[in-house]
Amino acid sequence: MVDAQPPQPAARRMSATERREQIVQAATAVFGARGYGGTTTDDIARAAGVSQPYVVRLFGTKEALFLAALEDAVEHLVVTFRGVLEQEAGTAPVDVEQRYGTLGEAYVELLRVRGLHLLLSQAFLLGAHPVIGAAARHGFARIWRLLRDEAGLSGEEAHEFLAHGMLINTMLGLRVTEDYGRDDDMTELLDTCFPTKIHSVLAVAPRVAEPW
Amino acid sequence: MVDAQPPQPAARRMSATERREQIVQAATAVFGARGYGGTTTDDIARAAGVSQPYVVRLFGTKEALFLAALEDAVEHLVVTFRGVLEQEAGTAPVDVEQRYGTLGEAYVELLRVRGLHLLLSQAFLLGAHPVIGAAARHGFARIWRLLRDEAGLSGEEAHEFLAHGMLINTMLGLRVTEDYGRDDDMTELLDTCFPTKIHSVLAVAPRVAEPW
DNA sequence: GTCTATACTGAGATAGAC
DNA sequence: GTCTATCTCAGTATAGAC
Repeated sequence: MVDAQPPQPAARRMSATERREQIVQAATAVFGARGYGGTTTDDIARAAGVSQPYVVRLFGTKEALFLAALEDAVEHLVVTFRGVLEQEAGTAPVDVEQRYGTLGEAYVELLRVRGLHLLLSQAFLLGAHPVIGAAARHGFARIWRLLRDEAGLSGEEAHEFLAHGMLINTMLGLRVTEDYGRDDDMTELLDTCFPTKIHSVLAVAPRVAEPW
Repeated sequence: MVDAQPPQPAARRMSATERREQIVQAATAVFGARGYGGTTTDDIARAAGVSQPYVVRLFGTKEALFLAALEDAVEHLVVTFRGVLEQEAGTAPVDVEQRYGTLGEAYVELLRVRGLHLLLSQAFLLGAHPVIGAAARHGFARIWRLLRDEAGLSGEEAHEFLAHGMLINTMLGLRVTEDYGRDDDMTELLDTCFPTKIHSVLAVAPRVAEPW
């Protein structure tokens, strides 16, 4: 019998804020992949490289941690979209159709933030939860308003935009990216969903350390 | 102090098949509302009016029960869509655009099956799960093929159809239906999502016995 | 066909040391 | 700022009676 595990290489001491960010990132990835109920504070602790009691210590409860991750994801999305809009405001005038496209690209680029899309979708399915549900509706409403008021999309356009976004999230959640090139149906579907960006999507397709 | 609970009105004895169906229905509603990890076999047992050990007895494991509910939901959807297609095949010829609309209406009608849409969405987010993930991809592929091969939609059309379906599911998951008429943004969004069917949607909007 | 009692495990949270 | 040890309850699953 060998000793269980040599003490981890003593993860560097950080400021509480740094750690919080790190843990929120881990939480986003894991909650996104397994859902709220399917995720353990210990899973997240591991993914962040800290002890389980410590993540509870920093956030109080698992629920509070989820809310923090949700807030963070929505904020990240909003900031990114605003960045796109401001940048366009600076250059030559663009029509709405074009802006719609740029926002879509930004949405795909956000795949680099591990778990962001899936965390949002997970939250959006939890509307019946007394606390998370309210936060999720609020976050969704922020996005809807951003599209309407700041991006200047019509109701119809915003509706279309969201619909495609939700289908993208579904593809990600299903992990059909793993079937690309192997299953003909799913390959076709992915090509239709991401006519131009398919390869960059595949490159950053979500993946989280296993063990269920 | 009164006695805890008078023995339930001795729920009638049923055939195993009847019970299975009843439990699958309950499972669909509860899993749909709380997700796989957030649902207890006991929640389902209660919703079905039987004891917790009995649902385990009938299905073996919680996972098996989820798979049964998923199977059932996909089957239900497929059968319903086929019904629509066959019915149209019998009458005057219809163009694809019209069929697209009929399928959409059928999808909304399926709201009467409590939890069906949400159970599917929950499953679709669990692609990383070794067992459920595979089943979810398989179910989704069935639907995609149905739209392409049996309904005769083009890749683009099927893509659009699914996108709108996923947004509908998101609205249901968020329970924004509860905000209809109270929150202006959400009211507008719902009106855009369900231009004609909004009231029938509200009438059968998902709702499951609370306690989280 | 269905229940009660219960064994067992996993996971959120707390106490307190370093 | 971060860990180890641990309490405690909830939840799946089993045994066995009716």
